[in-house]
Amino acid sequence: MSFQSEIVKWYFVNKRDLPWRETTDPYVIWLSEIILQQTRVEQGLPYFLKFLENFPDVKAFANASEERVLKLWQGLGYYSRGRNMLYTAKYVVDHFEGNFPTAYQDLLKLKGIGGYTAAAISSFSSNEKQAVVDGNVYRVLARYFGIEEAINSPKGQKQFAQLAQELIQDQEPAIYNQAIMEFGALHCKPKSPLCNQCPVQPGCYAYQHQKVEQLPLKLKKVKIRKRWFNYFVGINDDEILAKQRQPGDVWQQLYDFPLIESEQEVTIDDVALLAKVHELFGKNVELTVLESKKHVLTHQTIYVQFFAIDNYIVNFNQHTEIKSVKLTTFKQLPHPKIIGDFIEKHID
DNA sequence: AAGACGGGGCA
DNA sequence: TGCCCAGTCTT
Repeated sequence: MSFQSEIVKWYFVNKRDLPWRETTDPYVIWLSEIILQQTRVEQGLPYFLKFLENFPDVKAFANASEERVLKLWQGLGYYSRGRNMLYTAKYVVDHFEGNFPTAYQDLLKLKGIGGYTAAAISSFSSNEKQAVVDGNVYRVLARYFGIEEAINSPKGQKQFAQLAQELIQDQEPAIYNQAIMEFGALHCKPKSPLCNQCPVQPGCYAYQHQKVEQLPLKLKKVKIRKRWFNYFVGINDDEILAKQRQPGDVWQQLYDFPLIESEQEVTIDDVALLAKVHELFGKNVELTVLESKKHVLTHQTIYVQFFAIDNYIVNFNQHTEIKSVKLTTFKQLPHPKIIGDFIEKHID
């Protein structure tokens, strides 16, 4: 039996029941695929259900505010996915009369949809013969076929894409695509793959050559930047100082607090810090340390300190990025995870 | 071609 | 810790 047949056979026995597998609605599939980009099924599932409930169709999505979308997205990360979805929902309403496209070439033009997602939506919704190549597929193919080209080099990506497309030729696209991804996720896992009970073990290059742990090959990891964020929490009556994060940095468009970033860890009596604090909040401001935390992201580690401030004055004309908003309003805004956690813990 | 972009789970 | 996750966009 062929590699593909074995994978499909395995799939029918072992597949999970996942809600987006019950539909061919391209809008619903789009929702699931964007949410699942770089995201585990277990992490994305509750968000998928929440989004579908709030936005049952693409028109409902298109009518949402960016703030509402980002609030629903809060905690999931890679927030540009949410912003791009809103843009694309509007685009589909305006240019496709609200009918979400199913053709690979049409999908590829939409913001937030790349090769993987276009292949996924087109194959799942209309059975178009486009092979998905995600992290799971890279791993399965690299191991089984013994491909030593790096999965993140242009050359490697081309090679994997071509092989994947050859393999899907005589298959049912929707089922085969689901099958190979599911096989990678549950069986041919990154760590501790289940080789001893693998249906394609006899033909597996990596297994036969003891290279399971080495494949797939991935080039260089990026250096992780260290940053120090000093946040100032100012509450006066029922209002709080809020700041919206700007483009060009992490968490853009989300709301946090007035922030002084430093080049290293600072204490409450640091002269340089105090100078900036006085400039922002006036000479009479009083500081109290509330909490310190380490926030680890893929590309940077952020050491976060929260200070409470009292007796402060803010020149809102000079610092236009800072606003004073009602506490109830503030809580409804979208926040980075670490800010959302802080609010839940410290602000009633 | 390389970096940026979140957050969580696992060994 | 380091690596990976149903990747895409920007520089």
